[in-house]
Amino acid sequence: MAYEKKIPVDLDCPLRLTMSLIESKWKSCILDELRGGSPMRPSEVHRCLPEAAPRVLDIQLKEMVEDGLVAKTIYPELPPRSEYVITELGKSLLPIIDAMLRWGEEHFEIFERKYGSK
Amino acid sequence: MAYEKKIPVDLDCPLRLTMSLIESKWKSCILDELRGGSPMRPSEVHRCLPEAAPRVLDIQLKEMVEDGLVAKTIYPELPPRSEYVITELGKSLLPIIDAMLRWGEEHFEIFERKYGSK
DNA sequence: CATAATACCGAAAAATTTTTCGGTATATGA
DNA sequence: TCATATACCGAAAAATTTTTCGGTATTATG
Repeated sequence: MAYEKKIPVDLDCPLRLTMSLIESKWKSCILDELRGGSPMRPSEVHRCLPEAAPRVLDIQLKEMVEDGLVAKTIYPELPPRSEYVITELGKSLLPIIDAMLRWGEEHFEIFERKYGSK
Repeated sequence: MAYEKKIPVDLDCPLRLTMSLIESKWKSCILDELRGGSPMRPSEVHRCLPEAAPRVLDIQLKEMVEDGLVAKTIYPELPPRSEYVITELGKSLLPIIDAMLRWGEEHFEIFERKYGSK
């Protein structure tokens, strides 16, 4: 059998449920990349998030498909081609992603000063 | 020297900055507990989140103090007493916590059906 | 006097996530 | 032919987080 997510979504409390869907390192960024609604090929996602190891993006995209946040289409072509699109469920998370993005922008300097290297 | 956070806050992108402040397992729940604004003693926090190992709550509270989301007061008494209060910066994250809480409530059934045991 | 409660910390174990590496297969372009 | 690009996967290593365990010290309670 294929790759298996170790810890499934957290059903103990609504807050942790939401967190568990997006808390891994790159999922929120992936949602942000897919926000526009146009499909992206995996290689595009990799290029947009070059700091992430490609393997993690694969795994996280797969989990997001399983969770229903993203839909995947595989085209039976060679060389292989596939595409990911954000689903309605995924889109419903975008206000949260937006709020986090804005919060980060608004409070960046505080943490720059505090933790910034230079 | 005391406990040191391994990975500090993520300054690479605003979205990851925000995430890095709240993504560890219990931080969002701690913020939710402190939302009211009244101070809580560590033992109270432990009692409110009994699923979390007390040690993690200590560590995460400490990090949240360092990050400025929570303020700590130590009373030089015996037996020891200390209190945590949410700061203005911490409060500014509450709309995000709220949004996640609401999203979790609204979409709970989907994931119950999908991943629920019974 | 023994026990529990208070707050906290270090060290180590366990669990989980992330990264790296190598491999599958086919097509295109130099 | 050789390198590159495509998409994907498994296994193992590395990094990180979470948990468990034991210990400090003092007061109050039975």
